[in-house]
Amino acid sequence: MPRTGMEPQRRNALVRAAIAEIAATGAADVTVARIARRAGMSPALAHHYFGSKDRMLLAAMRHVLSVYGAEVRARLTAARTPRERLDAIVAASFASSNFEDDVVAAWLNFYAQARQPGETRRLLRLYHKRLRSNLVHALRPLTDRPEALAESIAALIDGLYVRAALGGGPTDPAALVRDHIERALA
Amino acid sequence: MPRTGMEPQRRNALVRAAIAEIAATGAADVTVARIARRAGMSPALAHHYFGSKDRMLLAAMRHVLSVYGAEVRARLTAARTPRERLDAIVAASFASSNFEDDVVAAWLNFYAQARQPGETRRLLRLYHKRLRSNLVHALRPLTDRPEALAESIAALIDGLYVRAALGGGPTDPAALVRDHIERALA
Amino acid sequence: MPRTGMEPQRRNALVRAAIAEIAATGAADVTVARIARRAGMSPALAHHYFGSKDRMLLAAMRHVLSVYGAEVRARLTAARTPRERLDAIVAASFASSNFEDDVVAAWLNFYAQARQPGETRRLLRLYHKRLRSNLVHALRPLTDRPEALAESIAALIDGLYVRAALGGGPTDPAALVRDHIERALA
Amino acid sequence: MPRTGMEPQRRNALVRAAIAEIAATGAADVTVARIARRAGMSPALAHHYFGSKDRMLLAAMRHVLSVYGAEVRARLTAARTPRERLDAIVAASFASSNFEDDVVAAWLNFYAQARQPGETRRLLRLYHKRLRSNLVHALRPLTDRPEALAESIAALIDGLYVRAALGGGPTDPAALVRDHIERALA
DNA sequence: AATGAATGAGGATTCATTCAT
DNA sequence: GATGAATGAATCCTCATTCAT
Repeated sequence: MPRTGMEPQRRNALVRAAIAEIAATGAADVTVARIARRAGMSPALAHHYFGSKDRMLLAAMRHVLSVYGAEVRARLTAARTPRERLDAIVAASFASSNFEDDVVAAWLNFYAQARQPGETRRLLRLYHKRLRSNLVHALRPLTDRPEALAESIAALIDGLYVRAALGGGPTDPAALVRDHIERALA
Repeated sequence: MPRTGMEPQRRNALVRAAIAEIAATGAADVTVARIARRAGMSPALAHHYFGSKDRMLLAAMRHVLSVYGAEVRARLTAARTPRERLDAIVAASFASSNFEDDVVAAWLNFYAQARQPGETRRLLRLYHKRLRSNLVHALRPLTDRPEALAESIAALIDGLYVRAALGGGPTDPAALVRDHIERALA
Repeated sequence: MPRTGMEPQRRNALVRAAIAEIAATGAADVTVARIARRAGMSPALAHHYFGSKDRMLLAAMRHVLSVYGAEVRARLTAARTPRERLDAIVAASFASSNFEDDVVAAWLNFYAQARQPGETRRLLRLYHKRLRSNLVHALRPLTDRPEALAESIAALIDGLYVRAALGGGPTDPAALVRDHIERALA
Repeated sequence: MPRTGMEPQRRNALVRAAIAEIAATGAADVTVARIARRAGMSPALAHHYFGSKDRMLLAAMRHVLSVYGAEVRARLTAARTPRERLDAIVAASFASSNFEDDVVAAWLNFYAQARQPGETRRLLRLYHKRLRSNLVHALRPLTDRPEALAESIAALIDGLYVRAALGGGPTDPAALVRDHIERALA
C-alpha cells in the first residue's frame, strides 16, 4: 500500500485537516488523533511527517499565510495605479481562498495563540508588517498621512475577519473597506 | 481559618485569576489548578464554588462583559447630544477598565471560543447586538445610513482590540475611531 | 435552632437515609454528602455523629440486622410448637419491616461488602449463625437431619432475597419456603 | 515490545484481572489502575481497549455469563432424559469453571450492581429468564407445576451462590439442590 | 512508509474528612 | 450542636509521543 512520493500529499492532507479541525472543534480540543483521522491516516504517521503537534499546527498557519500572500502578490502584479494596488490588497484579504469559514476560524485561533511568545506570534507580526507596508506603499501617492490610514484599514480588515468568524458580519466586507478608503481619501 | 461569607470574595478572586491566567498562558493551557493557585486556593475549592471549569471561565467572560456594559451605561447617561453618545460608546470601549492587557487578551480568547456553539457564543452575540443597537441609535440623527456606519465602527473597534492583544497597535485607538466617524459623517 | 437531645433523632435519620441512599444510588455511589442531604443536615454533622463514613454504613447495617432480630424474637415468643417456630422464622424474614425495597437492597449490598474481611463480614456471619441455630433448634424435634434442612432453608431465603432485590421474584416468597419445608418434612 | 495482534490477549487479561480484583478488593474499591496493574499493563492501555471502566466491568460480567452459558449448553447437549437435563443445569451452575472463588464473588457484585437500571441489570435478567426457561422446559414432563418448582430451584441456586461468596456454605451445594428436586418430584 | 501497541504526564472532578466559628 | 470553608488524596480519562514491527 505505501507508495513512494506520498510525502507532499500526506503533509497537505494533514495541514488541511488541521485547519478544518480547528474550525470544527476549536483550538482547545484539537488533537493529533482527530486531525490524523480526518486526514485518513494514523496519528503515528502524522508525527512521522511533522515531528510534533506544534509543528503541524505551525505548518497549518504557514499554509494560511502563504495562501494569503500568494493571493496578494498575484493581484498586486496585475494592479497598475495606486488605487488599484489598494483594491488589490483589500480584494485579496476577502478572496474566497482565505475567507472560507475554515480559514477564518483558523485566523482567529492563530490570533489567540499569538498572545504567547513563539513562532505563531512571530509569523503573525510578520504578516502585520507586510500588510502595513503594502498599504503604506500604495497609499503614499494618495495621501500625506499614509501610516495612519494604513493602520485603520488594517484594523478594519481584522475586525471584519473577527466578525465573520462568528457569523453575522456584513455581506460584502470588501465593499465596506473600500468605502472607508474612499471617504478617507476624499 | 475558614470564616463564613467568603463566597463572594472567593468567586471574585477566581474570576480575576481566570482572566489573568488566560492572558498569561493562553486559553489552551489554562487549567483549574493554575487558576486556583493564582487565586490562592486549592483546585477543589474552585470546583466547590463554580462546579466546573467551564462555568468558571464563563463567569470570567460575564465579568468582562459586565464591566464593559457598566462603563457604557455610565458614559451614556452623561451624554447629551448624539455626538456625545457616539463618543461615549467609543470611549467606553477603550476605557482603562476594559482595555487592560489581561482583559483584551481575554476578549480575544472569548472570540476564538465563540466559534463553537454554546454560552460563550450566545453572550458574545448579545454583546454585538447591543453595541450595534447603541451605535445605530446614536447615529440615526446624524446620518441616513446608520446601520452601515455602525457596522464599520463596530468592526474597527474589534480590529483595534485584536491588534492591541498582540501589541503593536496604535497608541490612541479611540482617536482613530473618532477620526473614522468624523470623516464618515462629514 | 440546635436543640439538645437531638442526637438519637439525628443518628436515626442518618441511618435511614443511608439505607435509602444505598437502595437508590447503589453502594458504589453512596457519598456522605448525599446521605446527609437526604437526612436534612450537613455532611459535617454526619461526621460529628458517626466519626466516619464506614461507621455510618455499619450503623445502617446493624439497624437492618436488629430490625430483623427483633422481628424474629417477637414471633418466636408467640410460637408454641416446633412447626410454629419454623413458620415464625420464615415469616420474620419476609415481614414487611425488612422486606421493603430499601432494606432488601441494603441486604444485598451488605453481602457484597462482606466479601472483604471486616466488621460487615463479622456481623453477617453472626446473622447466619443465629439463623441456622434458630432453624436447627426448631427442626430438631421434626427431623433427624436438622442441619441439612436448615442449610437449604437458609439458602432458599437468601436466594429469594436476592431475587426480590432485582424485582421479578415470586409474589409470595414465604409460601414458597413453607412449601419447601413441608415437602422436606413429609 | 509491541507486537501486533495483542488485542484479544490484552482484553482477556483485563477481564480476568477485573474479576480477580472484584473478588479481592470489592466492587466499591475496584479501580482501573488496580485492574491494569494486575493485568500487567498501564491504565491508559486498559482505557485504550475498553474505552471506560464501565465497559470493562461489563465485559467481565459478560465473560462470566458466557462461561456459565457454555457450561450449560455443553451439558444439556449430552443429556437425554428430562431428569438428566435438570441435573445438567444444576451441575453447570456449580461446575468448577464458574464456582471458583473469584467468579462467585463477581456474581455477587453483579447482583448488587444490577439494582441500578443499566446493562448489568439487563444481562442479569436475561440470565434469570434463560435459567428459568431451561428449568421449566426440563420440568414440564415431570410435574404439573413446573413454574413454581423452577422458581424455587433457581432461588436455591442463587442462595447457595451468595453463601459460597461468604465462605461457610455447604460442601456440596449441587447435592443439596438435587435433594430438593428429588423431594419435590416425589 | 505505515501502524498498532504502549505509556508517562497530566487534567478535571469528587470526596471523606477537618477545622474555625 | 451545627455548618460553611477548605483541602489532600485519589479516580477516571485523555493525549502527545515513542517504538517495534
